[in-house]
Amino acid sequence: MNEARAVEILESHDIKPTANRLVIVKALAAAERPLSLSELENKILTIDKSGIFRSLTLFRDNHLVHVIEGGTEGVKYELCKSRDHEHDEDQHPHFYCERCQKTFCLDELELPDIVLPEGYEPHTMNLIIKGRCPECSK
Amino acid sequence: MNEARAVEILESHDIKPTANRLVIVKALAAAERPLSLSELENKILTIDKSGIFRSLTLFRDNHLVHVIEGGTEGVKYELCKSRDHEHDEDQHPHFYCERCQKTFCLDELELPDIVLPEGYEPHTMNLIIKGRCPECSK
DNA sequence: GTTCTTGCAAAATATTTGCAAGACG
DNA sequence: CGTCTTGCAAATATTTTGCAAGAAC
Repeated sequence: MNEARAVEILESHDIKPTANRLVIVKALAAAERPLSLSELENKILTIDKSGIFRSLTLFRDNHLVHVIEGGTEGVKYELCKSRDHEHDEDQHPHFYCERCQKTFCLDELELPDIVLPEGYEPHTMNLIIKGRCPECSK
Repeated sequence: MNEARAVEILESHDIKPTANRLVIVKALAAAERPLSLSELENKILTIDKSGIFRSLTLFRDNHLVHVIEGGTEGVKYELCKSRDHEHDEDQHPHFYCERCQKTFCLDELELPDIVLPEGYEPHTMNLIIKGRCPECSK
């Protein structure tokens, strides 16, 4: 991504194109895959991690980047219901409520059948839908 | 969940049913939704978090619990490609490689259309498939 | 000069390990 | 006794904030 395009992208999201922000946008664009904060830290040695963090937060708030994770709190654990003790068979979608921050099991729903491109070997699938749970959307 | 059932579950997964582990299994069963380590810490005041953590790790290794999250490293950021600056429209599934620990965008794939039960208000969706990427499955 | 941005340090969280004491067989 | 389990403390890692100096306007 060239300078002009980076400036254009930032401005179209109402973000002032400072030098640091341009570097971060270009790094994200160059990666062509999602990067974590620490991956960006390693790629961009000239900017402090707090600066990268603040830029990413700003980008997220202005819908320039989106975030890939499950819920907002870290890992959650759930009892397996399947009889198969070698594989997780009982996987189902989960719903994370952005208000009460609880995760719900959508047991009754099936995971979709995704056909992957050549070469990918799937093992498990996590599908998390975020929004408001029935209690919090009242 | 009663004691006998908890013992049975643990033993069927080749886990010795110690007092602590029984408490943890029962807590997970009672919750009926996935819990994070800190949620379990708050629920189970009698067991140290490191003990809960070690039990959960053991449970996971023996396929008694499964884990809900995205990738293993925390949050990842990706540039939005959509023109809509209010919403994320360009969401697509992601593939997390358990070997090289990179996350890939499956741009070409569509997110499935999930019909939620009454009351849920969806906002965003994250679909993460884990396994081996083309490079690592060679 | 006023506001915005940045770097550094450090606080706040979250995850994981070392180790010695105790339980179990 | 020898192995497994546990609690406590602490090492790591990660995310987030306070603050003062500097840049931008």
